[in-house]
Amino acid sequence: MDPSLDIVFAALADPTRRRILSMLLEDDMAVTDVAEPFEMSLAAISKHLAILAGAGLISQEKRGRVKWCALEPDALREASIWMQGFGQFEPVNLDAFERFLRNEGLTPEEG
Amino acid sequence: MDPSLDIVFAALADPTRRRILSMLLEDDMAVTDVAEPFEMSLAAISKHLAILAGAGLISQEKRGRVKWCALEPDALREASIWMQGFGQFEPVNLDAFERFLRNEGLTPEEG
DNA sequence: CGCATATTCAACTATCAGGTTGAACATGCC
DNA sequence: GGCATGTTCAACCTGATAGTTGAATATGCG
Repeated sequence: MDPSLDIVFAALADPTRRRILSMLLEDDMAVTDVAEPFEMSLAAISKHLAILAGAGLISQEKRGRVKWCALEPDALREASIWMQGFGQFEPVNLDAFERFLRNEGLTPEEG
Repeated sequence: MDPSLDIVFAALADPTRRRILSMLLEDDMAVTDVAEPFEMSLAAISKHLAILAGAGLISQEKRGRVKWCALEPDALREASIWMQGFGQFEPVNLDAFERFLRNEGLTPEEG
């Protein structure tokens, strides 16, 4: 078994980390800003970010004092392909998804 | 029947369990037969199967002495769709996205 | 320089996950 | 009934995970 799938799925198994990914889906963020909405220490968030980076799910780039975190969605591809291998379900219902985007007021153009 | 993504991803994070799922993709199997190719105890495999069942990824039905295990791809489908939300779309509120998936997952046939 | 900000390190604790073994339970067969 | 088969239970060990706190390391700025 591909050990990288272990790491990616384990990274995705934590709700804090999935919430961080959802935040980064909207925009790149500094570590301190990622931590702000969570009720846990900055060090804990720093560890979560390291785990996400270790799984390749985010990248981290230090500019000055600030470490910027950015989503790396390609890392999900291998895991997604593994799941598609089960092939017994249909792909995303894109019509429903676009309706969802419109209802949420979160179309891609709005950033 | 709506196990959280935490549980599904955690179940997928273990290589033994992913290998079991691959085996079940071929055919339904009894617990003893699932355990046969692994170099670990039957009790350990039994625990792995319980975790997979708890995640909704397999079903288990006892017929006589034998407990048959069958793949249940719907839980995989939900997680797969969650992941596709990263690669193919730009900014999305994933908290809302998860609510969307929950509704979609319950009514997959509706356009 | 001296101080504030941004992030990580180190040490520690508590809980969880994955494995073992031997006993127990449930069922099928002669 | 008695025994073999199929599966789980219970207790236990070990290592990993997620969190804490306080100190340490960089960097930016007046």
